[in-house]
Amino acid sequence: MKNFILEKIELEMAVLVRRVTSITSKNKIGNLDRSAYLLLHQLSVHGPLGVKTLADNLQLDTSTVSRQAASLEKKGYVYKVPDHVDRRAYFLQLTESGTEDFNEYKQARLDRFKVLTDDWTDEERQQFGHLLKKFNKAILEK
Amino acid sequence: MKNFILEKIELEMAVLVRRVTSITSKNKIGNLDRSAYLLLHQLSVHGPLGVKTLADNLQLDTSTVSRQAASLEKKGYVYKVPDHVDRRAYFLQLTESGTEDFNEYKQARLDRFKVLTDDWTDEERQQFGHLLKKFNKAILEK
DNA sequence: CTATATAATTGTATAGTACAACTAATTTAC
DNA sequence: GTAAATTAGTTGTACTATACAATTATATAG
Repeated sequence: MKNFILEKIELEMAVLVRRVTSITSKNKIGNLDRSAYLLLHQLSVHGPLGVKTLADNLQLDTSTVSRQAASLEKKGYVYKVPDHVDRRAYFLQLTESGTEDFNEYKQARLDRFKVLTDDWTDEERQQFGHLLKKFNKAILEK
Repeated sequence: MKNFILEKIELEMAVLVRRVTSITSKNKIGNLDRSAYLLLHQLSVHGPLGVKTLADNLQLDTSTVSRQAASLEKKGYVYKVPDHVDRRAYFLQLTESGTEDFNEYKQARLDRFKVLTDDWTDEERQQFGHLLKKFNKAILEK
């Protein structure tokens, strides 16, 4: 393998994270930011989950998720459903307004990505999605 | 264009940023973190630059770069060279130890990326680098 | 039953960032 | 050639996202 390929990936990855965080720090639709978005995404995909599970899935400390959850609850985006099996725990359940704003935010992001890749071929977009996913999986597993 | 491709990119991008920030927050080689790395990278590629130029290139506020520069100076990684043409300004110049630690950090990152993509084809790695670069360019321009 | 483990919260600390106010120097307009 | 506007950099302040440690309440294992 040629080293310059790795160097390119390495550099562009650093730049990407820098740019994306720069965008998303300004880019608040409604009351949502990127971390809140990811948390709501989990709920929207997997249904109600507890803090522990969310923390595992998102690779975050439970304390971080606990605070995010509290903040989302305060905004009326989720509410806590007691877990009758384990009374220490509860499930975070998306509210209607949570679902709404999540979808709005998601759409805004999609629009943004559409613009960013509007001169790409379908093949390129597909490849990009595929490789990002593959890379993410690698990070998780290695 | 199919929307699900965009959805995939959109989601994986959010996950990527989440995971990469999670890694790099723990991942300190020497005294360097990701933002410091990017700043040093600029200097290493373009030679001595001022705070303003760095801020523009990195899409950061000058105050942020000013602090990063101060912190790097304190660590002995850069020093200030007065700009005799504009006496408000100066250039940040990499020191030897700055160059050394930069290279060490870079190598550690490269090793990490090597592991993460060790089961990829060369074609995939190349494509990934290419698309990341293309995407970064789009963010900057659109 | 007691000891240990676990889910969640809260206290504290840090990094990374932006914006606003400020200083010193430069450039522009008359 | 000076006054006004602009610019480079710094510093004060604030906020978000995060982790780790200590704590509380509950659950599970011996």
